[in-house]
Amino acid sequence: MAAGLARERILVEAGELFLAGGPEGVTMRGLAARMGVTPMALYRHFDSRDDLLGAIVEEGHAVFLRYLNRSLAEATPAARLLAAGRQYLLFALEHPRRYAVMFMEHVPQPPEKKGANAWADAATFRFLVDRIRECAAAGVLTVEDPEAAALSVWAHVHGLVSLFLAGKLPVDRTAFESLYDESIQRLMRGFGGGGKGGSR
Amino acid sequence: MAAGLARERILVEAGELFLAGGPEGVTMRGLAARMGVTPMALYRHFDSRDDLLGAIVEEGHAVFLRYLNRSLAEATPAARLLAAGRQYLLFALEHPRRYAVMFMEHVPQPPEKKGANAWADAATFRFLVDRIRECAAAGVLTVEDPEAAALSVWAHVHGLVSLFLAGKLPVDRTAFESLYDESIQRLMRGFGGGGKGGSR
DNA sequence: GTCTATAGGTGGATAGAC
DNA sequence: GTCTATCCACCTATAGAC
Repeated sequence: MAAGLARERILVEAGELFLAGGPEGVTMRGLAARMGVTPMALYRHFDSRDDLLGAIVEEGHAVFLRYLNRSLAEATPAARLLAAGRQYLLFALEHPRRYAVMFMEHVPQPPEKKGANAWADAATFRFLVDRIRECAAAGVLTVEDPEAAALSVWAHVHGLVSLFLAGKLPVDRTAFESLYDESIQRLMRGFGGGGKGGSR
Repeated sequence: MAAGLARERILVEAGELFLAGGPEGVTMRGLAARMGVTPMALYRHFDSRDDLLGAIVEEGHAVFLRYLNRSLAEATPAARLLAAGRQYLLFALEHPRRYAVMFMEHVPQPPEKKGANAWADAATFRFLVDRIRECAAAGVLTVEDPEAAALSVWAHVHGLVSLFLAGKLPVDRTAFESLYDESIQRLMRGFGGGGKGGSR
């Protein structure tokens, strides 16, 4: 907290390494060389490599939430929910590494963080629940349990995105995008939401 | 191919290491120590560590298909589709490591394998398409494009399973199982399949 | 088919001087 | 806040004898 400046600079450079090579791509040696310092200098700002990696992931959550928040600009509850889905996809496609560490990797729940991080950062899950509640209140969707519904939606969206990011779907990005929209509409139909969808 | 016996033994032991520690858990040194030989001995049977790991994954596909095939014992198309979903879950829960390497990790398509492995082992995807086609033919589901529908179903199921395996869902196994069933039924409703489901 | 010896590489991290 | 000097653990793989 004292010397915030240097720490930020390290985080920026480390973020670029992470972008290019994922967690494995971030090594104290490589990072130090890139910044023109010795590896040990980094330990003044981060206790360990895991500490550094943790900071990068935290940043990821913040970025993600920023994407989701954009959807609030829409006028109606239904439009906001749909927009949230698009923002979700956009984040995943523009930050695949971040997405992978945030949602596709097993992290054995470090007992330090007060358990608040369950539901993969409750804030993002809450966001989705709120969107669905909004739609239910407006009568656009028929939902008895918003949390259960949100989980279905999240899983669906995550399933599509993660399979695509893992290279399991032999389609290109644009093909995937339309496929993503269609699949979501099909799911919405299950909630009584007529898939009259939006423009893209 | 010549000395199949020793190769199998290695594969068994390596499989156990893999089970316990994932891909990272399989090291030539560790494996050799476990088997009471020197690391170099292993190179008689596998060209490299990647070769060994590849063999383990191949085995995984075979095991997975065996699970899916069990669902064919059911009497009706609808029951077979539902059973396939349960077998999918069962495989994932009983072989989480295998599931992870097969579906949750990015493999940069080695151009050697003739491209036949796209769609994450076409065989398993085909299986799902067939189940859905069957249901459509029987009038249980209303599906225009079986492949697109299969993709939706796969993504949904994979999304749930992978989030659970990654520890992102703060529920225990039994809670997850019922949640899994419910979520699938909700999706099926989108296909016109009344979620009158099955027993568990 | 298995061994010894060994080369060569990656990485994280501590101690203590400047 | 950064350095040098190390240490350590871990790993894959080659060469050539038995």
